[in-house]
Amino acid sequence: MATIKYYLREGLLPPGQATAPNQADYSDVHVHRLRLVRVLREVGGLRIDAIREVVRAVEDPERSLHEVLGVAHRAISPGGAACGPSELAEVDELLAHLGWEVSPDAPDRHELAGALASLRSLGRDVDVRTFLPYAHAVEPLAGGEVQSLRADTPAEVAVEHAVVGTVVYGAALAALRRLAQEHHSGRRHGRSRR
Amino acid sequence: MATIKYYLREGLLPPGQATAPNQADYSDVHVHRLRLVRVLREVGGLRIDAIREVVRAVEDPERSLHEVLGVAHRAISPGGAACGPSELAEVDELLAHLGWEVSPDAPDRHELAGALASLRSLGRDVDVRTFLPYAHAVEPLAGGEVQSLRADTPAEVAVEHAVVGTVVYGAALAALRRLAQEHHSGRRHGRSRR
DNA sequence: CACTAATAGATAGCGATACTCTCTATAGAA
DNA sequence: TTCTATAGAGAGTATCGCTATCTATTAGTG
Repeated sequence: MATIKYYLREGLLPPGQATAPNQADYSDVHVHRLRLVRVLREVGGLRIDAIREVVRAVEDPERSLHEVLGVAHRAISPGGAACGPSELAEVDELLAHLGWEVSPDAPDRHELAGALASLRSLGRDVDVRTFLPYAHAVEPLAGGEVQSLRADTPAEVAVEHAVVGTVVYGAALAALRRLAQEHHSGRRHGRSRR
Repeated sequence: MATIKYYLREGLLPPGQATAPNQADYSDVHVHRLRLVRVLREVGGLRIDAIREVVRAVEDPERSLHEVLGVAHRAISPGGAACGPSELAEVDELLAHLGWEVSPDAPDRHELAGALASLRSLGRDVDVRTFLPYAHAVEPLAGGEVQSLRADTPAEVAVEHAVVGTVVYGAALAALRRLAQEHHSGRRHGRSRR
């Protein structure tokens, strides 16, 4: 309840239709928006200002689906790890090899380069090509997700669909990977010490 | 610098070999550990107390590889979203269908069920089977990662390998998926408004 | 119509987290 | 000797995401 007021103040929820100085009507659009905010916060772990960016984009009818997806990606990408210019070049090389065309200011390029740099800083001699199987694994998934965004659906619906898909299926994918790891790990290293 | 002192205080780094009341020697083991902590923090986004759990597990020679992986999973899983018992049952059904055997207290079961519940709270009529392609996509990746953990390597090396792999490749996978999304999105919805 | 409980809107406060700064005593360098 | 640097410990700080309080008004109940 106090949280809802806070969200209203922060511009995550649109103000209700004011019927009196101390009364406002909230439709089911509002409660849906609240659910969206909660999902982005709890499942996606997005920060309040990132969520604000996302809902602004969702509300803006002038934005293309592609642009809104970019906003969502920017909001999700933590962008924590530093990377040298060489790693970034290697990532671009990988993307070129895959034939993936992405915006030059996509934060995920840095994210991926940061992962590469991190592995190397810990003494691992990894090539960018180590990521190839990962790229091939997610490519059809991403393709399917984008394909499911039919252009003939109402703008707001499609845009929310894109954002939610990115965030929620991302969380699901990460969880599934860890579950698969645990399954395989249990089979291999199950009861044995070391 | 001040951060290193803080990490020492928090038990993320082992104290240096004290040579005098105001002097201590730090070996390359220490700087490697520091790099590990920074990677877990920046790339993995782990919290300080979660990192402490992880390094404790890494240091403990009594832990099996499988156990340490469990600690890492517990540290990573945000565990934010709530899920009803029905979603959890559906997730278990999915895991049974896949033949994946995981610990009953694996937090990722709840994570996945939370994703499912979130989609439904936003009005989507999704079945657990929606996640099947995702499971099939990550299964070989997770298998490869676990397989790369040779049991004949020194304990500390293997254990760190497991933790770093889970965290860093997880970040890389998420970034790659978003890059793939952007690529596909650009092809389909590129310049068109809506 | 009176009275109670609730609500909008605004402001201030709180608890957790991850640092960052200061202080003191001592040690190595010039 | 003097100047700078460091270990160790404690207090202080910035940010984030709420949460509690306060005031004016108003809907609902008897």
